[in-house]
Amino acid sequence: MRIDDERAGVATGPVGPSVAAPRGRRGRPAPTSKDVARVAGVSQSTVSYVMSGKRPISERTRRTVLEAIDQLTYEPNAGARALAGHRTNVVGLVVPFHNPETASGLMAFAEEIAVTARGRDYDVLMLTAAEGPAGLARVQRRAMCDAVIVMEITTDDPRAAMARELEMPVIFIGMPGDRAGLHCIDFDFETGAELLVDELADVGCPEIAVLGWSQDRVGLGINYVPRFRTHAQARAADRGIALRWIDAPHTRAGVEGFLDAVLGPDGGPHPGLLTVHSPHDLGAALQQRGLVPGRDLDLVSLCTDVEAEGQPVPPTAVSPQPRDVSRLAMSWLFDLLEGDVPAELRLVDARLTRRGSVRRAG
Amino acid sequence: MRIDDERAGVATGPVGPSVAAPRGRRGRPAPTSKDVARVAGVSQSTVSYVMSGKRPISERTRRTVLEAIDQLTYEPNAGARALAGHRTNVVGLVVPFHNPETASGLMAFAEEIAVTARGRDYDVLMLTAAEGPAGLARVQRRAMCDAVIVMEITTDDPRAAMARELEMPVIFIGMPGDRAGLHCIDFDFETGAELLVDELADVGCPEIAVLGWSQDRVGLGINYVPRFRTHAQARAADRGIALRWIDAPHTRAGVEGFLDAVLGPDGGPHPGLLTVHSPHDLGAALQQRGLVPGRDLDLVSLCTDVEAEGQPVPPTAVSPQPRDVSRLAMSWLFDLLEGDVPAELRLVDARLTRRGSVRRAG
DNA sequence: CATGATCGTCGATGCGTATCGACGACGAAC
DNA sequence: GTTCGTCGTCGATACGCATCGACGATCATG
Repeated sequence: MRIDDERAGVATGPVGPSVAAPRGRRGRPAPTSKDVARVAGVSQSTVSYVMSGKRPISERTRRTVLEAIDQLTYEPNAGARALAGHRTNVVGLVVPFHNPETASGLMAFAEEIAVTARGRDYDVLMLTAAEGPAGLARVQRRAMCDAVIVMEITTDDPRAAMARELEMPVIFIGMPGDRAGLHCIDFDFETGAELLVDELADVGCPEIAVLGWSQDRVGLGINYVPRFRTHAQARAADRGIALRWIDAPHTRAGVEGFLDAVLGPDGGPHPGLLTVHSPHDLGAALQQRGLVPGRDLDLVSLCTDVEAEGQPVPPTAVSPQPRDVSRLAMSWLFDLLEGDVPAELRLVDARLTRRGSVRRAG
Repeated sequence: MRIDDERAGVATGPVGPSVAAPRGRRGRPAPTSKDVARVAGVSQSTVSYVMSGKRPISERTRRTVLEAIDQLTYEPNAGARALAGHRTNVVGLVVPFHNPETASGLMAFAEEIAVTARGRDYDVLMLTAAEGPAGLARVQRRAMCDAVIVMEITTDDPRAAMARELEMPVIFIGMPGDRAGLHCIDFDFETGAELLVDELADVGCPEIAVLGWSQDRVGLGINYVPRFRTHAQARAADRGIALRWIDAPHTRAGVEGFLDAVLGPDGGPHPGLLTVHSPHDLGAALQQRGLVPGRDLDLVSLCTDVEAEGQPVPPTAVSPQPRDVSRLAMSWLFDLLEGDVPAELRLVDARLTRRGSVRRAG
């Protein structure tokens, strides 16, 4: 009663408690579940049960409470909820900020994760890879999130051991050498490598030249680098064709060096080209030499569909599907939050999309 | 006593409470400040005061407590801290996920913000621009962060009105049309435009051709787009030279169209070129036409130093300084968290770096 | 009409920390 | 040897929510 009167005394703006905000600069504090209970004429616990649905509530009470929530634009306090409920509704995302090359790929991952999270009323805490394993321990001990997603796993990743110790679900995008006890999800780079090699082998390329990753990147020990390479080489051997692998940055200078090294004499046959990034600079360098993929030589690439279709000559390619991988990671994560799911490796299927950069019969 | 005995009974691993974890899968719950107090032989409040320094503590007690903290690897529970202390030690970052073009720039912003935040024991909550103004209201009411940084502000940004209502500090990177009452920080695109135009005018270019932003981007209403353009045009007018502005994507097709439109006849004088992104594809297109910036024509660019130096012919450029802007934003943000600071606009100085893509005398 | 059983709601308690008031110890001033 | 002030510490409380046990009401069953 008294409080309702005070409430009425607040002349402007939406209804809300009228006591001064503790640290507010110009407003009233956010309404609490107690405020909602008062407005709805029920107890605070009833408000809580309406929101969680963990006990039966009559339709009439339910509606009254929901109306009060709506009227006050009530939102539960995150800290209090975490403290009492032992869950934060936050997932941590460890972002590898080094290497600006893959920035656009990372953004695709991050966006998909953020959007999927919001779809289930989760938020995303952005952690940097620079904190290493200690960062994982920290968010756990501080109870800042319910689960973590870690990207850009190296073969000998120190975070693997930490992940095994943690009491919260951890999902690795990528995989370390020893993945026992870990939940890993990754793109099927093995099959991707085979599809790309096959595509070139099928049209009779006598030789394949691969423009691989830059030395920096190889040095980081990212797991999929050797995985892709090993399988590409094995498949080429199976098909009985030579494969030349050259690691170089995909910059203008890098691709020129690569082409100088692998292109045959003018008029002679060229090897089939395979690039592990979008053939952006490579395409330009080829164009300058008067060579058009699909006409003068064969080119395939490991790059996203967006990247491929942005090229003057869109390459036949295998996409590492960043969005599919994130989506799958999140759906797995939510399963983990609801109950134990055995640790395993999940691979996202590799598929090849033909775009005419390879000279196929017919 | 009894509890200490239980503690001693835990045979393996670091010392910690031995009761079962509420949701733990295999471990003990994180130690609390009470545990620390018990180990140090002081009260819980003393532990709190040691950590915050808000009351004098004797050196002896201080050390005992710090040792206990260390021994238990104690970290304060974030939810409880937020609930009791009315501060979360989290800053929200609203990331504009659309447009993959600027992904690498965004990553630079985000990384700098994350690193700076961690330097003061803050974390970063990643919010998507898709939530719009409601997202800001949400994190405020849920008390999920102490302040927010919003990127990619449009001239008519609906988040401006919301920011004025919020009780927590909001920093805009960029600025809306009406910035009354808002804390805005931005790069000085106006001066940047003038520097670039001057550089071309100084070497006697009779005309300037600008490769602007893609239509998509212009349509978004990002504030710096018209700001840059207006000032470039005004400066050119002041200098008495013609300026031709063409908006097009900086793809291969886009730059070809641009060059077709603006390049003079072979052998004739070429206009000075100004690009608002790194001249990546433009450089390739020029090279193909046998034109080298700094030899056959003059080229300046609005792009980061990293982008510039990755080019075959690094362009003389003005960098929008993403890292400086983020760093400044964070330092301002921390000031705001400690006390009121008047709303204003802060501009990061524009500077031109010469790299030889302009034919200067001498 | 007595007896359970189920449904819907309430009051009380705990989560882990920050903070306030209180209080003992100790030194300085008288 | 009192008295006052400061320093260092403690106990108690509040923060906002989730959850547990209890309890009155309603309804079907015997």
